[in-house]
Amino acid sequence: MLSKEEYCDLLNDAVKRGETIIFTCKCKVRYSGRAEAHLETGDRVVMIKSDKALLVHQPTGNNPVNYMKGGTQHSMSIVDGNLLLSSTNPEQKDSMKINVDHIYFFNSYKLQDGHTVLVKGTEQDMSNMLYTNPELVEEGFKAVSREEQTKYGFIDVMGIDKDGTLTIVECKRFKADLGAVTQLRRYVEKIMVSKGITKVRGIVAAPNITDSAKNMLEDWGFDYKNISPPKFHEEFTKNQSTLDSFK
Amino acid sequence: MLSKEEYCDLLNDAVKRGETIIFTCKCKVRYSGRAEAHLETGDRVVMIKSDKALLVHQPTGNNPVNYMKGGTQHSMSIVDGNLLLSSTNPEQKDSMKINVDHIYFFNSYKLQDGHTVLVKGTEQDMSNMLYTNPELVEEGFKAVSREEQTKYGFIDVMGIDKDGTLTIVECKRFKADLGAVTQLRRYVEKIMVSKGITKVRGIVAAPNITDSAKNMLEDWGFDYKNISPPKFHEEFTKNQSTLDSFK
DNA sequence: GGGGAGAGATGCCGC
DNA sequence: GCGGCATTTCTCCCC
Repeated sequence: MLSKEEYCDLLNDAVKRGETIIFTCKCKVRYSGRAEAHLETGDRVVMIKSDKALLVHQPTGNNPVNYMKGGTQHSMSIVDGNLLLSSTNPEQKDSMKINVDHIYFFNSYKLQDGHTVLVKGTEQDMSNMLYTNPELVEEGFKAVSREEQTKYGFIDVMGIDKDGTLTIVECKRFKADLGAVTQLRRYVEKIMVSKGITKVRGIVAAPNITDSAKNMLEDWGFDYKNISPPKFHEEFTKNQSTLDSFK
Repeated sequence: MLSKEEYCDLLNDAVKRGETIIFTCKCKVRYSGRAEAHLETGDRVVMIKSDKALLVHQPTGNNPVNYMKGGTQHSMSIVDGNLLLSSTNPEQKDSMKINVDHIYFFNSYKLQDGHTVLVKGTEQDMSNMLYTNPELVEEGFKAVSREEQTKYGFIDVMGIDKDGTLTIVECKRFKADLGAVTQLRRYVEKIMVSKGITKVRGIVAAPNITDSAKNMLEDWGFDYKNISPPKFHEEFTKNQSTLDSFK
């Protein structure tokens, strides 16, 4: 059990050394910046990373309940006899104050990590798949470009259908919603104007679509094609099959 | 320094007791489910919360590099002489495996937190502000409804302008983009059809707007009104003024 | 549970 | 830096 002064030194020194700091505590949190946030007293996990990002986690939930971005300045001090972690980020124009009632445990360690995560099965993987295998979109479809950055937006796949009509494909990796349709509509409208043609087809490619999105698609004469991104639930399905075989 | 067997017992027992578990380690991570993710060996912070959510954090960055949602089953075991944390969530149809090379520190504690965070300055606060003070939108504007859930969408503020024209206001708390304009456009179109009227005004209210969104607004005959949500950077500005007065 | 939309969204990439 | 957009988005709210 350390004294409050010792906790101040521990934390401030660890921050200076660029260590990753973790402590669990009973605390109260206030945030002010892009909004105002108040969190009354309770048990939380507080983490200060080596890039000076600050995370406050409750005992449940995926996301931090409060946070500051990297590049924040942190200082722990004793105010009115209690521990106060004061954090400020001039760039973000925000600040946080954590009143700490009690620290359950405290640890800091210099962590080294040079790797970035590699994710497969993204929307980009999906548009690449359709570009490489245009027959998946529809028979006779020929892909012309993929992931094209135009000034009207970011077109996933563009190509020519079997009748020679310019066709824009908007991919969604899960469920297409109204936003997907308005996105497609924007591209089709802009391409018609910029190329001076009156007929451009639009296709939403996704494993699923909401009813209202389907309705809006039909209102606008667009098509829906049921296509899943690669690798979707692949491992789980494989393992389930394996497990099932033991039943 | 504990043995691998002891770490297995520590973790599995802590999971059973619903404690919040935190350890830092050198590890390799694989995730399979809504996508496939691979992360090569490095130092990370691993957290298992009392709701059985799993977070893997790198020493930098706001977000977890890998995660599983609450309700996941966790089990640490020794495979080929090495620690393996195996996590599966049947509902989400996903799984994660963390190969642990070395544990730097391990801690678990029963955390209690009954509070939820209170945030002020949201888009809803903004639409409430405009509803209560309709003159902020424009002189002579009368608000009729706010936060109205219609079958055509979720309209922030609806009212009548000084000429008696039905007017829809779409609020954005930061910067309005193309999506904000297409949203407004959808509401205006649907209201025109449902009410059988040809003139409905649309206004985007935000502290900022992108150039292309401004262009699209003008193309569609909509208006932009520069309004900030309440509490935006309020505390920081106040403190800056205080600090400035000492210069 | 599905659908729609906000979030203190974050993060990535391209211009 | 801005802009457009995906995200293993997450979360809330309403139907």
